[in-house]
Amino acid sequence: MIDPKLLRRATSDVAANLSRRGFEFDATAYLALEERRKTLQVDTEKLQSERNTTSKQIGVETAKGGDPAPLIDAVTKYGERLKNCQAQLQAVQAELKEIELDLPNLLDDSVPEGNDESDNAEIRRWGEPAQFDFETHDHIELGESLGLLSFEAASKISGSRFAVMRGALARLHRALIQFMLDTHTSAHGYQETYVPYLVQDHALVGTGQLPKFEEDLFKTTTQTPYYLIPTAEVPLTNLARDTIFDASELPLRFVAHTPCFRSEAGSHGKDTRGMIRQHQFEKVELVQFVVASESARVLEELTGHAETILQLLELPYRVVALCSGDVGFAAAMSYDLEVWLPGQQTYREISTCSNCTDFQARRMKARVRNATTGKPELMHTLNGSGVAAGRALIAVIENYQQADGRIRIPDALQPYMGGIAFLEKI
RNA sequence: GGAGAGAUGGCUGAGUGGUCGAAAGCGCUCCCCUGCUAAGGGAGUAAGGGCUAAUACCCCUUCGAGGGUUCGAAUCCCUCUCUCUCCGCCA
Repeated sequence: MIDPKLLRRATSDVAANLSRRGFEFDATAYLALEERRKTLQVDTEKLQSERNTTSKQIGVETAKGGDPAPLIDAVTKYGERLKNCQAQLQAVQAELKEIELDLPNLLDDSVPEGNDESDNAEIRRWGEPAQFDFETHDHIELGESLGLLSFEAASKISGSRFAVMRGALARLHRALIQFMLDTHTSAHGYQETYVPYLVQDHALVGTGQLPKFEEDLFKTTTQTPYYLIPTAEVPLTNLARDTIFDASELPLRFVAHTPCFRSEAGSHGKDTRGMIRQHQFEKVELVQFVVASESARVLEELTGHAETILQLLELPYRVVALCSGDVGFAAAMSYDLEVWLPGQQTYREISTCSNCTDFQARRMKARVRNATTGKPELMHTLNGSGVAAGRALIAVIENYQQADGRIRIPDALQPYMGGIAFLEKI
């Protein structure tokens, strides 16, 4: 959520910022509503104040043994007016809240202008795409021909956008996750965390998936509905909900491996083949809670933590700054890590690292006590995939393929593979 | 699933209709005293919101959440949630 005070005071600036995303904010309508809110709130609070003082007088009068009847009459009279005012105020406030919850975060000034993916700005590259002296294949051909990967098997059970992995490939997938968790906990100072995969709506409102993006989520039909998490960012970031941290406790770093569930509504026809876009995938997620002044620096740091994984796996990648039209709802700025996929001869997203500034913190009341003033302030939250396990697996398969169709195990993963050096046909 | 107990400020814990946002203690901050330390004395110490140039006054809201009764609710009534104890079941 954007600071409502800022929204009132600098409405046109906010509208200008949001328009960079292609988001149209009706400032006039908002301000009209806001004007009504102000009048109603001032009136309501004035009436409440009068009621309170008169009620107190009634108490005093009664205690003295006097006759409180005239005072009771007086207070009863504006009881009706108060009720009326309160009801109107509540309605207007609800309307404002609804608007505010639908507004994306303000973009950082450094975010490059652009409409979509194609306008993202490349920041740096690491590694050289390998030159193969044989005809390369994509992960689907490689995995299926080894008998280790089957979309057909999955479709019998669950339909499209699911995969079944077997044997050493399933193990390699698990190895990737173990390796990532181990790296982030031991080298980067994150605390390993186990979190619920089913969450209630308020958690998703906190991180920004709701109310706007409900169609992207899977929801249970139980009496209290649960949503399947689309990313561990949701449970991890909500750890800060309704909390005031001591300044000395920050920064806090959490890492979790979870499955992620996405309905992929609206992406029909996109990446329909293979494991790139599934309803269910595994991801290792990084989340940090920091004081406001630190978040810009920490975004660089966190991005570096995700990069380390790709470097240790020796997978070529590039870092791009998302353009104004491509930055996610809750983020002020984001970097994407794009890994080289020989099968597609292109770089594909494998991680997004975002600085959400105080946007999520405001929604979930996540605060830090300022060490010098002693006052609670909103913290800044950051998150990034470190990295998506399914896509990392694709990258390993395609980048480590051999002329004979086998897959070499990256050095970094060998300790997790029980002495196997290659994925072979079964 | 059954039976019971509870939910109050950073913590412990009083408070069953009228200046209660809330006693007391602990903790914390500041000051005083004591040549250090210990002990002692005093003051302060919730969050959110509104108004505002203001992080100054003032005002509103909040005692698990949501409704209700009342001129007035931490206190009475209803619903829900969560926690704890015992029993049952169970990976």
